[in-house]
Amino acid sequence: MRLTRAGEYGIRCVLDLARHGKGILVSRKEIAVRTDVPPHFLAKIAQQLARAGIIEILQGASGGYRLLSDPSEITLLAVIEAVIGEISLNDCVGRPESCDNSALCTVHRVWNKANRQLRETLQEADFATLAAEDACCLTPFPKTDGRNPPSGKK
Amino acid sequence: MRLTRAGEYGIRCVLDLARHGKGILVSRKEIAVRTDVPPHFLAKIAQQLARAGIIEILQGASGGYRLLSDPSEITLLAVIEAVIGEISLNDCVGRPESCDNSALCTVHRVWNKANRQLRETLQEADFATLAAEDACCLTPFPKTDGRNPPSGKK
DNA sequence: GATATATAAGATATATTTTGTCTTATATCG
DNA sequence: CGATATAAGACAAAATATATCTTATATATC
Ligand code: SF4
Ligand code: SF4
Repeated sequence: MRLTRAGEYGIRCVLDLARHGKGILVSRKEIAVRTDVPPHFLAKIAQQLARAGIIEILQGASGGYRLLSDPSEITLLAVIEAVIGEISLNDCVGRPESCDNSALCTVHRVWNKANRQLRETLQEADFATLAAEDACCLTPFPKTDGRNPPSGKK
Repeated sequence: MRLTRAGEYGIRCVLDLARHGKGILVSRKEIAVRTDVPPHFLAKIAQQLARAGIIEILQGASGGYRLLSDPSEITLLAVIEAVIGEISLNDCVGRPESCDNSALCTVHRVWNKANRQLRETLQEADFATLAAEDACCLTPFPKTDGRNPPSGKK
């Protein structure tokens, strides 16, 4: 009952991008170093974020990732579920047919409620708010005027 | 982000015992069949429930398990955590020292809140209530007058 | 006490998931 | 074209979860 590493990494990645702002291109390597995520693992996670429409991936010599939406419109829930799939605290929450008893089961109802609550809480957290204060990155993001990516600095 | 099978099985076991009532002895085999849990796996789970003080295990020819408390005093949370350990939605919730940034991290605070909420919801569910209606067991518990265990019937 | 039965305890095996790396291909810049 | 960065997916390693098996111990009954 724990977020996977991949999920955590996905959050770090989006948070790093959110600090730069919507549309600002940041190289994978730069993100990987700053958030302490293995670069190739980040690549895989980024692809899931891209498929979910959260980021855009640019290939080529000066490629990288960038946010497609304003950080205020991206929720923690969206990022997590883009990476690890829809949250389901018990098997029978996501797949009621996996247990013959789910229609009658009182425990099942508790799980449904808990699951709904959890997803709501994660949905209330947007990345503009999360990025506003010091947060998440192991190596703190260097202060800039917020408009220019600290491009050269790898 | 999902309850383990062992956790689910633990719940089923306690629910089955709760239907019989506090102090009523039920054999492991009987519970295993009724709840569709591999008997040896159930044994291991039961040992954890016993260590947590939820059930008592009786050895010997007519041994089995029985609840130590009234079902109304046993919460879903207690049973789950007896089996899978304290719930911690992200690594840094249970072990803040696992991430250097947890003191400042805004994401960390969201996880803490979500974790607290989840545990509260699971704590509000007691087994007297859960067992009151049809629930959880794959093979419905046979109706009796509630005082005598359906002993012979294996 | 002997025997049968049921669980204890822990070793072991299997399966699944997670995590991370590596290789080859492709896109872009200069 | 050559250098560089990511894409995509195969592959490998590690961790975890699930299940079973074996030997030991406790209890009831005879
Ligand atoms: S970065 Fe924040 S959310 Fe992620 S592990 Fe560290 S404290 Fe927890
Ligand atoms: S018994 Fe109830 S809680 Fe358990 S898996 Fe089935 S529906 Fe879900």
